[in-house]
Amino acid sequence: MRADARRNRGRVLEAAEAVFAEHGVGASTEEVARRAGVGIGTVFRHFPTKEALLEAVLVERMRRLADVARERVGGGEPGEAFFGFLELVVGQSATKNAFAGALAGAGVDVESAVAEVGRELWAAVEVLLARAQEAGAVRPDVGAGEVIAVLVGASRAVEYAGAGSRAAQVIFDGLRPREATG
Amino acid sequence: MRADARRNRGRVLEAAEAVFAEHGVGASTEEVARRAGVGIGTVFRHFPTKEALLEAVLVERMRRLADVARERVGGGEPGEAFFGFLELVVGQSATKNAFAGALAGAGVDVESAVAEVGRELWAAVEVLLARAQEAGAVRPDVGAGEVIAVLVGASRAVEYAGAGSRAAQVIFDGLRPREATG
DNA sequence: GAAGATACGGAGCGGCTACTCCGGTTGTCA
DNA sequence: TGACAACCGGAGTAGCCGCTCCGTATCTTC
Repeated sequence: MRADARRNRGRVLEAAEAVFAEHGVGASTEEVARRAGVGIGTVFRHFPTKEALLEAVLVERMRRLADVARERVGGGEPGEAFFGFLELVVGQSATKNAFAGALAGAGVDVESAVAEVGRELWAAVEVLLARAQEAGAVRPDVGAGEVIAVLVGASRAVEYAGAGSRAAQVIFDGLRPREATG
Repeated sequence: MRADARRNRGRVLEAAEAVFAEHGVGASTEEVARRAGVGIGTVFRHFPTKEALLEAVLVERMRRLADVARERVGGGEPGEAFFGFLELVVGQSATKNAFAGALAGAGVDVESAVAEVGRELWAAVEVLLARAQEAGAVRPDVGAGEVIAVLVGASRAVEYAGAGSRAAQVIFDGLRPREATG
């Protein structure tokens, strides 16, 4: 792969993330190309279809989230690491997290493309969760799947209510054991 | 307004709700017309633009939710009435509740059209909430705005995780006071 | 620095979709 | 039942968007 090709691929991905977050999934590929400073042909060479581009953006975001989760496993108090991760994901950009929902709403089948990185993210969350549960900071009757679903929901709630809302805090409180408080 | 006109308007609204829930907001107006059993011209006479149709569907759904909330104020134990309403909304059809999100994702400005019915729903939730809080079934430090945001988030979580998921239950637990359990 | 491979740009094509327009039909009222 | 207005149907239009194609430019290798 030539150097300029790799550079352009990155630029397109970055531009696509921004454009789709800003104007929705319906934004045209041409606008992505403009923002990236490349021609349309270049976009379609790297991502043979618009759907492939959307999937790539999603995969990229999930990979970054998985990285963040893994980083947080190492240090600090388990409960703080866990809830800190949740807050970070939601606070970073709720709009971006709603991306997968917009894809599904547009009739894009995402499952297959996201399967691998999805397992990565799942595993990372599972570790964070197990440690937090052992420390008694999270109720013991939830699994990684439920945590991720809660995360998706909290992102949507914040997107709806605005960044200043306490909705995410309330939602995360549902993950805490009954007697404890954060 | 002639009788057939009113009938067709209703059919179109019904068909639109079904089609958009099924195939996403990107579904064509022609398919809505087909499902409603009318011509495209009829659709566009009642709703001068596709955006107007989408808004009308959303308003209709919110009005029904407000009705359900008001019905529940009357009878039963306050906490049960409140959480029953939440579960009913989420259980009824998470996909439909994600509708507003899909609209926003498509770049549709919804606020103005929904303002009035939104206040209706807000007021109804406020009453349900206040009674539940007085009865000690809901933590006292949340308002109607946060409840609605939580509801939106829970709908999204269920849509993501599937109807069988316990995610909504976990999320709703965040609304409960610390010492109590449902 | 020359030659081959690789990548870029963007005009153009086909298809789809929101929306219009008007001849025909149906409901309504005296 | 007749006459008028309201309404319907759906072919047609304009415009947008995903995607292709190929001449040109850029990178790499020897």
